[in-house]
Amino acid sequence: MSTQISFSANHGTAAAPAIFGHTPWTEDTAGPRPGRDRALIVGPVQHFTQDQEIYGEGDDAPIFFKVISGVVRTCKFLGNGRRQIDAFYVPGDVFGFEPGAAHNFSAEAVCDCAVIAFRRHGVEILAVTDEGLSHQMLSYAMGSLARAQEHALMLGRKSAAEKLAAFLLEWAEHSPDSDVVSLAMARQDIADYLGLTIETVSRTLSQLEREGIIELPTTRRIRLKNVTALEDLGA
Amino acid sequence: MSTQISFSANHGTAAAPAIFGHTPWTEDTAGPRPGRDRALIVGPVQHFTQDQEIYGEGDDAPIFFKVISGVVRTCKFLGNGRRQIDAFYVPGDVFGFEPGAAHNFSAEAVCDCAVIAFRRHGVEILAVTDEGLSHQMLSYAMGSLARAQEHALMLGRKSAAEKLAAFLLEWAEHSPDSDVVSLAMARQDIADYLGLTIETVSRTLSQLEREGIIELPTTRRIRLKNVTALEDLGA
DNA sequence: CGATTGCTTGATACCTCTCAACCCAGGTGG
DNA sequence: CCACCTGGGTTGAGAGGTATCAAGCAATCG
Repeated sequence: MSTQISFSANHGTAAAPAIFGHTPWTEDTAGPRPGRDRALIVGPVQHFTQDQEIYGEGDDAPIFFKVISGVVRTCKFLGNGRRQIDAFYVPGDVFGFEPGAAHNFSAEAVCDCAVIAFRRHGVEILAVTDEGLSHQMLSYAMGSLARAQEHALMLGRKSAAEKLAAFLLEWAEHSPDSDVVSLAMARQDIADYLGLTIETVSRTLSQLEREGIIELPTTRRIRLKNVTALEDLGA
Repeated sequence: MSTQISFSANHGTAAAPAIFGHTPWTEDTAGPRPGRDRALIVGPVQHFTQDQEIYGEGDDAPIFFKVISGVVRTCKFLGNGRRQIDAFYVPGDVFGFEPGAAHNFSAEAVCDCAVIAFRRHGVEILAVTDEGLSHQMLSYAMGSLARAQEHALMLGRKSAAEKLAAFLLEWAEHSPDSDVVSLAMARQDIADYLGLTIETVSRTLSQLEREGIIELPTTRRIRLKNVTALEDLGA
């Protein structure tokens, strides 16, 4: 066996709680998991309704979360009402694990969702002696970094059509049915994630439909009719 | 002493090499440092001339770097010649420490610079038993993440003037003389970092000068005459 | 000097934003 | 059941900001 250490997630060890892995924690058990990670959980599963705030930018609650069900967004606000969504989180994803005492972003429920909270302090303490856990934390941070960098590239150098193509392909991967994307979020969320306005999102989707690349049976369901064309745009 | 663990950089321990810290490693010694980090160094200090490639996107050299002198940029290229600069690195900064076998970005010398290389594998091995080093890696990753997120926010939701104000304030912090910024990079680098064209960068700087907010004695030196106005824009 | 390179400036085109109207589905209440 | 309201989404017209294309300028270098 090689001693090479990779940063890939989900590697785990017998001793390490899979806190950062994309494990299918369920609503009522938040497990079953090996004993230790249960001990790090702050309280019971928490439920949030659509658009409810989970924590605010600047809150210094020393806590982070894992999504059990639903979708969560993290975002920042600038003056005059501008909002930038940093990321969406789906079940199994960890969010709110940040440096410093306070949260850099606020987190809100995109749709009704359930999350479980962990005490950051407890995890950090445990990581000192648990090499697997400390490795999970690093994997998580490096993965988040790569995602944020890709996001920045998109925001800086892509057109509206290219942004939407990339966005649809990203969510197609999360979809069980690979060519029909079910969106959990409203148009405004898409716009604030892609650095566009809601009108431009709408117009661009309509244009892609006119071009035969996608189909919009309902506003929240999008059929990808020509994935190749999307990939040409989104790349 | 509290057992609280912070993610702040530069905390160090006696045993941990300060590889990720912003320590003033010098040109000829790349030290003096405690013994261990010397052992992790791949070779002698390497020199690169302006615009020379240090590594390319996709290269799988299992190596990362620390800047000794000069400035380095990491960037990605899209089709039809578009380029997005992810970050600039100044002396003391670490770059090229990424997940996966291959580099996600290419790295190039902004100006003549000197860097020192570390074997990623060696550092990872050492981090397994060295808690301080493993902590440094996490601090580094979390700090990079926060920077990338801030960058994305700027690219998505700021105007040209706001981007340039934020950019100037960022570099003012690196400047010894706090109100005169000496830029190591050309206009094209600024443009590709801010998601603009070189013409827009030039026009916007001229406009800020006409408004009395800055002064441009030479193209690479910028006097900040009204920091408050810049902060109002850049925030 | 002339050539080169990086930067600035100008004119115009294009993309996205802004503001406004309209549409549509769902919910409510008479 | 239907009129009405509401909220999200779409579409249109016009404005504005940035890109594009092109020319001019200044510093550097042979």
